[in-house]
Amino acid sequence: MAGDVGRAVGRPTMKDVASRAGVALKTVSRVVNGEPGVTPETAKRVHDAIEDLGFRRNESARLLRTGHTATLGFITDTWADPDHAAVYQGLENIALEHGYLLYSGSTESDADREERLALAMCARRVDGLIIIPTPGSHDYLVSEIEAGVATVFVLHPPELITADTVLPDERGGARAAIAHLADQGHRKIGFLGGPADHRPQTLRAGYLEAMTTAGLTVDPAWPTLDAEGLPEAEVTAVFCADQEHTQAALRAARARSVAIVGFGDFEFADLVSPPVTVVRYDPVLIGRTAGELLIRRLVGDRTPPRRVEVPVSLIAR
Amino acid sequence: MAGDVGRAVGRPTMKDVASRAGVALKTVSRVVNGEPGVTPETAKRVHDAIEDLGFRRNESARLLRTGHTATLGFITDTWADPDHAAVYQGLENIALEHGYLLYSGSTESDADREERLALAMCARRVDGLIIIPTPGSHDYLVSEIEAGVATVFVLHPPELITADTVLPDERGGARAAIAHLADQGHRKIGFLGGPADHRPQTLRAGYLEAMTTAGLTVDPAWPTLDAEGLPEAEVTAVFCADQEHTQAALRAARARSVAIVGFGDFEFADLVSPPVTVVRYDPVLIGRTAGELLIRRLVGDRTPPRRVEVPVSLIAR
DNA sequence: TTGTACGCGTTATCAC
DNA sequence: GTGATAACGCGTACAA
Repeated sequence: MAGDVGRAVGRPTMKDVASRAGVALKTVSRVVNGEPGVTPETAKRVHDAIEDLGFRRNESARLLRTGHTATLGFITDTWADPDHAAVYQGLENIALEHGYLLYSGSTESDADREERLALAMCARRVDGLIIIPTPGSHDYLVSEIEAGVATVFVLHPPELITADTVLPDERGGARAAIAHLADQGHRKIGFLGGPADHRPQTLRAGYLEAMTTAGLTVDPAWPTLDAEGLPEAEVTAVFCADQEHTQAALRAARARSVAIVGFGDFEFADLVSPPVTVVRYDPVLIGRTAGELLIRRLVGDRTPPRRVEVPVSLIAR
Repeated sequence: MAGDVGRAVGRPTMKDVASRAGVALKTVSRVVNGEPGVTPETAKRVHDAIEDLGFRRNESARLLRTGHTATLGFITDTWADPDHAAVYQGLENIALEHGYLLYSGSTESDADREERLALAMCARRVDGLIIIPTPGSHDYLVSEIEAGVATVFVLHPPELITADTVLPDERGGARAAIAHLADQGHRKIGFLGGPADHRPQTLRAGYLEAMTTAGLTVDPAWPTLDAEGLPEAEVTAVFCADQEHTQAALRAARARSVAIVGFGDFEFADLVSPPVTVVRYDPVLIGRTAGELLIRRLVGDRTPPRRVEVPVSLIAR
C-alpha cells in the first residue's frame, strides 16, 4: 500500500559524472546549472561524460536541497465534467510557463478521498494546491495553509474555512437565466440542483433572488426537482445547476416538454434537441486565473484571501 | 522559469520532534513507521510531540532515501475528449490503491511539449509513465525506458519504438461499424479521421479491410473527408475515428443527410438528432488495464512488451 | 578556475 | 529498547 517497490536500478549521479570526467562534484554541478567559472575544456569533458553516461539530474534531490518543489497539486471532484478538464487545462498552461509540474487527483465526490489526496500532496511538499471542492468541511487544510501551502478553490467555495476562490458569477448567471425564461412567458420556473441544503448555494440564492426580482413566486410545494421528480412537476421551465442536471432535464424533456437553461455550456448543446440555452462561463479562464492568483501568492503576495468572480454570458438557442 | 521560489517556511522535521520529545531521531523514525522496539511510553511522548508541532513526514525526503518515488506520470494529448478523462480515472483508481500518486500533463497535440513533459517527469524520477501519445516519434524515451522507467501507451501505439500498449480493438470496431452501415444499405461509406497518413492507422486499415470484406469499394477520388469536405462528398455514410470527427460530421449532417457511426461513445449520443450509433469501448477499463500492467512491470515483470486489446461493442441508435 | 565540507529530511547500519 | 553515524543526490559557502 505504499508504493510497491520496483527497482529503479542505479541511474548515474553527478558523482559518477564527476569521476568519469575526472573533476570534482561541484564542477559538474556548475556545468549542469550553467554557472560561470568553468574552462571550456573542462566543460566539454563534463558534457561528454554526461552524454556517455546518459546522466539526467535528479530534480527531486535538487528540490529537496533548495526547499521548494516547483510542484502544484490539482484536485477535482470529477473528471467527467468537461468544464473541470478545461479548468485544469487553463491552470496547467500557467503552471508550466512558470516551471511548475502538477500532481492531480480526483475524489469522485468522496470528501475523505479529497482529504487523503490533499494531505498526500502536502506530504510531498507541494508549493500550492488548487481544488475543485467536494461538499464537506475543508478545515483539515488549515494547518497546511498555515504551514505555507498556497491554496485556491475553484468553481465552488470551500466550507468552514476562508481561502482564495475563483468562480463564475453565479448570481449574475441566475439572473440572466431567469430573465430569459420569464421573457419567454414562463412563470413556473424550477431549479434543478440537488437537495436544497447542497452545494450550489450561491446559484440557488441567485435563482430565488432573480425570481423575486422578476415578480415570480417559487412554490415551496414543488417537489425536489431531480431527475426523477421532473416529469411530474408542474413547472414549465427549469434552470439547471450543472451539466449533470442539464443532462437529466434533457432526458426528462423527451417525455414532457420543458424549457431548459443550463449553467455551463457543453459541446453538444446546439446539436441536441431541443437546443439548450446556457449561461456560459469560461472554464479555461477560470483555471488560468486561479493559476495566476496562486503564483502571486507563491512569490510573496500576503494580502487577505480574495474571491474572484469571472463574468458569464447567456447563449440563447 | 524554474519554480519561482516562495519561502516554504520551516515546517517541523523529525529532528524537531526528536528534541521536543527528548529522544533520538531514529526513535521518531521508528514510531512514524510503526517499527517494533519502542516502549509505549516513549511512543506516546513522540506522538505528543508530533501532535504539538503539527509534524508531517516529508515524503520527498523519504523517497529520496528509499530510491523510488511512488509516483507515476500521466500524459494525454488533450483533456477535451471525455474518453481521455475516463482513461485517467481508471488509471488513478488503480494507482491510488497501490500507493502511487500521479503527475499529469497535457500536450495539446504538441510533440515537443510531450517530450518536455515526459522528460521533466523522468527528471523527477517517476517510477512509471502512462502516455496517450501525440503523433510524432517517441524515441526520446528509449534511454529512460532503459534506465528503468516502466512505460505504457494507451489508446494509440507509440511511434518508432516498441512498448506496452493498451488500446481498443480498432479492427473489430471498424468491422462492426461497416457491417452495420452496409446492412442498412449504404454502399458509399467514407472514413473521417484526418489526413490519410495520420494517426488512426489501425482503424483506417480496419475500415479498408471491412469495406473489402463487405464487398464494397473505396473510391480514391473521394475528397479528404474532413469537416469542410464532408458536405460535397458523395458518400451517404461516414465512420468517424473519434469524438472530434463525430462532432464535425454531426454538424455537417444538418446540411445534408448522412448516416454516422462514431468510434467512441459520448454522453449526448442518444440526445442528439439524429441519434448517433457508436462503436463503444470502455475507457475506464482501458485505464485500469494500463495501470495494472504498469504495476506488474513495477514489481518485476520483465517479459517482452505486450499489446493488449480491449473489446468493443456496437451500440445501434 | 576548481575543490572541500556541510546540509536538506529521511532511512539504514550497527553499535550500546 | 535506544541512539550515533552514514548515506540518498544534489546545492551552497568558503577555501585553495
